[in-house]
Amino acid sequence: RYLANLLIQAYGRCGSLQKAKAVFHGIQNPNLFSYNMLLVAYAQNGDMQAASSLFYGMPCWDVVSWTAMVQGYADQGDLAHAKPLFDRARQRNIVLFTAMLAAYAQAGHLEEARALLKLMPEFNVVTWNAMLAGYAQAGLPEEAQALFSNGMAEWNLVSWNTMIQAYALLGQVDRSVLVFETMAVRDVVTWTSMLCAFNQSMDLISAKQVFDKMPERNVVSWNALVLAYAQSGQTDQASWLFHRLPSLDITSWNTMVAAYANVGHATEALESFYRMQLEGLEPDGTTLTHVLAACNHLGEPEQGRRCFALMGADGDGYHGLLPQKDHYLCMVTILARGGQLKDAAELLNYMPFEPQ
RNA sequence: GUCUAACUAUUCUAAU
Repeated sequence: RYLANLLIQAYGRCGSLQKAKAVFHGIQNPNLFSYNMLLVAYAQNGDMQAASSLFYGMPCWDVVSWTAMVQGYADQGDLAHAKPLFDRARQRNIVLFTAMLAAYAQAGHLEEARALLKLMPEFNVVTWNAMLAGYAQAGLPEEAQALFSNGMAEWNLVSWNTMIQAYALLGQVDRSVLVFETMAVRDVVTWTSMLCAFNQSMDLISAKQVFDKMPERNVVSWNALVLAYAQSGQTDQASWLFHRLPSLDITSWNTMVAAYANVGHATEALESFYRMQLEGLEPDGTTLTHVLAACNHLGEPEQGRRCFALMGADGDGYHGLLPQKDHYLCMVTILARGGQLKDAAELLNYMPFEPQ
């Protein structure tokens, strides 16, 4: 059972939910660890349907189970489910509190995050980092600065890396550089954050310099450099680099599809889209957003229809993708610009979102 | 019973 539990975790980490489930069902007497492992696997892969039905079928819950659920919903941006679950948990420890705090912070609900922080019986560096990241992503470097300098009692690499991002997001790259140079220890996230800080300010030269100096690179750093070329309009360079990446993930492909789409190279964008599937990668919602943008440039509504139809409206579509608001709106635009006004209007009516 | 949970980097995505 001990080994089986670990196997569930391993399958969960690489997204093989079917296999994780099979291992779980092969255990004669699953214990709470087994349940939690599978629950975490579902939650972290965004399958909250499965997570929820497992959760309610479990013999008992502990604080880990609650945390998994709260975090799973939070990752989907579903605070409406996360918060009530958090409220219902009897046992709350710092991890559960921090998960809820991070959920608020990531969603930009800083008031709620601050209020929760006040309720917390204890804090640690992860708690403060979660708050710090909230300020950073909301574009509030002053608040982040205040918390970083006066509000926390403990700092780690994550805190410092977050500050680089906080300044970068408001275009204060000089300050990011200052933070970077102050740091005694840096990891690959530090370096990549600095690269992206220069991307923010459209400084390709500095971005490339950072990349060349990095002591260690991973697929994220490579992707960031591809983006650097793409957003400075050097699509050919981006493509050249893309073909030399040591490893490609879905973001690499999405970045490249977007690179083509953004400069109106619709055919190349669609080609990349097909090639990524030939390579065995599953497109996600972001891929389809870029693909539809490319179709919009193409000015051929039929192509747009085909791509849009890949995402089944009833959830049974391609790779289980469901069209989101941006997909609908883009498709409406494609139809409208193609003169198919009736269908555009119909889609507007049909889509499960409020039109704006 | 040594196995499970929280924080930081890359996609910016319709019309304009």
